[in-house]
Amino acid sequence: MARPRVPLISVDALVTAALELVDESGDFSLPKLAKRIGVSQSSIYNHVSGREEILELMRGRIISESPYDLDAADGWEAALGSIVRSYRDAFARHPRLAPLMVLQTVQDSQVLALYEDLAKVLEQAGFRGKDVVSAISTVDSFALGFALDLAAPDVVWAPPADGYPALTGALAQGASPEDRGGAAFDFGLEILMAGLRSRLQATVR
Amino acid sequence: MARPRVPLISVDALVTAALELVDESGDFSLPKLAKRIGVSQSSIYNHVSGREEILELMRGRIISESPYDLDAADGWEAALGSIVRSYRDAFARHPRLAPLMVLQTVQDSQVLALYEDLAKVLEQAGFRGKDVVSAISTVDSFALGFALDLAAPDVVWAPPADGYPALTGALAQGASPEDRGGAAFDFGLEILMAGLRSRLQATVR
DNA sequence: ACCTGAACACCGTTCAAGT
DNA sequence: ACCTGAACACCGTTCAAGT
Repeated sequence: MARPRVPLISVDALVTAALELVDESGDFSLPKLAKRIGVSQSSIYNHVSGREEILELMRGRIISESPYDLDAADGWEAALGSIVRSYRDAFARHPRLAPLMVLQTVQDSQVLALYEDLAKVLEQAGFRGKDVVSAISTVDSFALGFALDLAAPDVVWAPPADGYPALTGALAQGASPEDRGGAAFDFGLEILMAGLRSRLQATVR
Repeated sequence: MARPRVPLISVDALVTAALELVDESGDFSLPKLAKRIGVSQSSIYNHVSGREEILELMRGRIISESPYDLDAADGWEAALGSIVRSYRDAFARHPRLAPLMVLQTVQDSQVLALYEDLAKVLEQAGFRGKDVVSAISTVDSFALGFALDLAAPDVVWAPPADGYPALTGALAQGASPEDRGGAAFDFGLEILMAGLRSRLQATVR
C-alpha cells in the first residue's frame, strides 16, 4: 500500500489511541501506537512532529474534556475553585497521564487559556504586581502536585511496618486510598483559599 | 580484565556520577553512566538492581545533603517551615532531578524519615485523624509542585505574544525567572501556613 | 565477588521508494 | 499528500565466560 484515497490516520485518532495506552499501561510508545491504529510506525510522522507533540495534544484533549464555567461562578473564590477543580478532574480521569506531562512545557492553547483565566481571577481577587505570578505558581504547584498524587494513590508513601509510627498511624486513620485523594484535595483547596484570603486581608489593609 | 582486586565501582560513585549526568543534561542512561565511571554497562548490575534503584538512591542522597534541624525550631510553624524549606533546597540544588522522581514510589529511608517528621509536626500543631494525612498530602503537593517549577523556571508558561494579556502582563511584572521561583516559594509557604492556621482555629473551636 | 562482551527486546526518528 | 520498510542510533537487562 502507498497513499490511500482516504487517510488511515487522523490526529484525533492518534491522540485517542495514545490516551488509551496511557490509561491502560501508564505509558505509550510509537510502535505500540502504530500497532493499535493498524498502521506503520513511520507514517505517524506524516501527521505529527513526534512523541512530544502527541504528549502536548493529550494535555489539550483532557483539559478540553473537563470544562469549567466562570459565568456560573459568583466571586473570585467560586471562580478559582471551579478552575482548580476542573484541572483536578481532568487528571482524575487520566491519572497516569500526569507524570508524563511533567517534563513538558505548556504550549497547548486550551491550557494557556486556563492560566489566562487564572490570572484574571487572581487580579479580580485583588492581587497585584509580582503577587499575581506568585499566586499562579502556588495554585499551579498545588494542582499539579495533587494530579500526581492521583497517579499513585496507594503507593505514595509505603513505610515498612516498623519505624515511622506517626506516618503509619496517620495512614491507618485515613479512608481508602481513593477517598483519601478526594478528601485531601478538598482539604487542600480549603487551605489554599483560606491562605489566599488571609494574604489579601494583610496586604489590602 | 575480570574481577579486580579492589572493586572498580561503588554505589556511592554510581550515585555521584548519575547525579552529575542529571545535573548536566536532565537525564542519565546506563551506557553513559558506565562510560563516565570507565566501566562496562553490565557490571553496574553487580552493585545495584537497575535504573530504578539508582533513581531512588539519588533521592536519598539529595535529601540527606539538605538536612533540617527540628530542635532549633520553635513551635510547629517553624518546624514545618524548616522541613519544607529543606525539601525545596534539596531540589533547588538539583532541579533537573525532580521530574525523574515523579514516577517513582518513595522507599528511601531518609525520605520516609522526613515524612515521619512531617506527621509528628502536624500532630503537634493539632491536626487529628484523617486530617493528618490530608495535611501531609497538601504540604507534599505544594513542595513537589514547587520542586518541579524549579526544573523549568523560564518555560513553565510560554504564551505567544498575542492573546493571554492577563498572563503575559503578570509574567512581565515578575522578577527574573530565578527570583520568581524564590519569591513564589516564600509566597506559597506563607499561604500554606496561613491556611493551616485558619483551619486549626476553625476545628479546634 | 566482580568484571567483560555479546545478545535480546525494546525505543524515537529519518529517509528513499512507492502511488 | 500519505503510506511502507529498512536503517540508525539509542535504550535497560540478562547471561555465559573469565578470574
